[in-house]
Amino acid sequence: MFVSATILHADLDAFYASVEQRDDPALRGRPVIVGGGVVLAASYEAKAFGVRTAMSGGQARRLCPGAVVVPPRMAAYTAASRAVFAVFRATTPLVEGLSIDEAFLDVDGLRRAPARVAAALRREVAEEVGLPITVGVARTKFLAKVASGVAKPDGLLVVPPDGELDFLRPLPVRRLWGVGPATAAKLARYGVTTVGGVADMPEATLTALLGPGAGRHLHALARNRDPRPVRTGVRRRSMGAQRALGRRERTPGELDVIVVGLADRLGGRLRKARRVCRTVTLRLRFGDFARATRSRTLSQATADTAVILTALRGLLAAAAPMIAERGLTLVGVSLGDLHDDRAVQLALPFDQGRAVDRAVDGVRDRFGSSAITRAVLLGRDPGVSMPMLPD
DNA sequence: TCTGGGGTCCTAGGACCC
DNA sequence: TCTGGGGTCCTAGGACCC
Repeated sequence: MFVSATILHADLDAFYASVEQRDDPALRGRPVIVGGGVVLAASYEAKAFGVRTAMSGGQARRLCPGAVVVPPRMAAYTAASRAVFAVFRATTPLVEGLSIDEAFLDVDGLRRAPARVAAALRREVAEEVGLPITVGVARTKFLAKVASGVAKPDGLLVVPPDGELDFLRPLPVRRLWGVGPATAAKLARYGVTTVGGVADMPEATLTALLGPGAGRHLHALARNRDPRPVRTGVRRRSMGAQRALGRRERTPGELDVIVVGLADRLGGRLRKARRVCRTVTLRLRFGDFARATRSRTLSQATADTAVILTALRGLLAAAAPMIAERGLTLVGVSLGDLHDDRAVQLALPFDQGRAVDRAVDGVRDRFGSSAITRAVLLGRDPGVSMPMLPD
């Protein structure tokens, strides 16, 4: 089936660093690094010296001694992001945000040449928000994203429908969405380094190598099959916070204080977002960089800091021997299985399976397919718990 | 490259239920 | 009573992305 769609992938260039250069003219044209301990963002002037995101601050300064290092101003980046997304939404209502600085836009219904829409979008972001942005244009999400990556910085690239395979096949496998260092190494052992090489592998070989999910996904992308539509209204599925501890030993008391702080922060964010969580996860990283997670699913979703903290303390106590033995360097908390806090409980007789099905269908009809997050039988208790969105 | 902080999705085994 | 198949949930880990 031929799917007609024109998708833009809009991606702000060196986002945090560009905001800093916009707000302080003295930084323009100079190498700028955001974040001291670790590089959160580097301007293109700094990237020219080899500075990269996630690099340690010390190494970045060695590579580029002339760089100006500035502390992050998250509030400024959040405000800039909101302004940019407002420009996106003025272009089309079909906007799917991927992160603070990038989004897909479906501009198929606009009846204007996509290249002109993309050029106008870049101009408006520059004029109204004062930031450079790169836009990739293609028939599918994947091609649009690859196109923006190739066109960076401050660029625009259109992949015409009749030039897709020529564009795609010579690209290195790392350009495929979902191929990181581990997958690239596995493919290299088969002598496969390009997207075309992946496309020429039988799907069965790929799934045997990478598992059914990743195998099918890569096979489809490499053969230029990407039917995923631009989706609006995607909600976050988890919320987390973490803190690096460095090498210094922490007493159990100090560790508890840190965990209390993380739980408090997350509880506040959860309530502000009007969400509740059901799974609490403790993340640990040790001296040898090994990681471990310990999680606990609650019987009832909550946004109560005290409940979250109790679960965390239980997980922490269970992990205490591991921590004592290996030395903790990072502790994190993740709250998952998020629901809307207005979810209600609907009680139905225990043996009325069909009634439950009908009730679920009814709610989906009225509120959309995402309204029902979970429907469970409550053990011997004659009832059904069915969180849903009332309006 | 010696390491942040925020996320997403997939896999696999065991428990449990019908 | 035994056996099997199918499904969901929970937990832990892994890979990947910005």
